[in-house]
Amino acid sequence: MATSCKTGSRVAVRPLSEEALEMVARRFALLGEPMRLRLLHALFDGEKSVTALVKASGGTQANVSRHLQALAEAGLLGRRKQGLQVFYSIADPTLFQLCELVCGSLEEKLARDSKAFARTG
Amino acid sequence: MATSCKTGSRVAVRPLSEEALEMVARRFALLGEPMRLRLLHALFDGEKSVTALVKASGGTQANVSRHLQALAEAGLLGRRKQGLQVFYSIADPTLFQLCELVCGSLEEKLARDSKAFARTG
DNA sequence: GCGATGTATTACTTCTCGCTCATATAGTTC
DNA sequence: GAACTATATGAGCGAGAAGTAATACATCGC
Repeated sequence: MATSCKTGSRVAVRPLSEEALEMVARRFALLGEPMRLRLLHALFDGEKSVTALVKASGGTQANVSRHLQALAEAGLLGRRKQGLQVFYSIADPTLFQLCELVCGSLEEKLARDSKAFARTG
Repeated sequence: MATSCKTGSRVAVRPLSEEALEMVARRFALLGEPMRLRLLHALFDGEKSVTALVKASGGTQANVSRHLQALAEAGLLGRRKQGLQVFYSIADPTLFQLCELVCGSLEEKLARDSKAFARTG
């Protein structure tokens, strides 16, 4: 199966197969919608039912359900059916690290930008 | 400025402001297109000119230029103009870690899926 | 200045995707 | 089984983004 992207050190990066590349892109794209991020964020402190997520996110039931399904199909969320309700939960622990990485990077960038602005203005 | 998403331990997740959430989403969305990933991947082993990236990615010059600009505006790429050519380079080191995280997660998922398939089939 | 090369930009088309409304399905209660 | 609740799904609309072709802009060598 394809080549991986071991880039830990300064070693040469393996050529990503087109297939693998699209899988990576698809995963990032899944995280690229505010509504889905809202849902994931709401799930960061534990599993929740669809109804609870509808309330937490402020979206419509149909829309929330669709997004949850997309995230679950990608393996990012787990699905547990109990009676009438369906509970979703974070299934991929890397989501926490991904959020932390991006948030950290953005904070740094904002700090740099505001500093540069103060210096320039 | 907004709340950050410290989720390292099991501590409660701060509510992300709508503004911050959209910034995070935008960053993920930038990584959610195969062509942009191709460009980033090509840049993983050092800065390259636009022409070099056009060749490496197989895209048209106009399209590559646009994507590079988008990535640079987001602070992910650096831009260095030297004579006629413009050289782009990775400006955000978290890109390596992001790639590694996602690739690793995908590999795990694929391994699980294939194992499950073998067990089921 | 002129042609040539490298990069950016504009205008346009196409297509994906998120959203919503309405409806269908599943499960509970009586 | 009927009424009710929770979730999923189908169809259609509209916004936004990617791709392309043509052109503009910048910089070099002569």
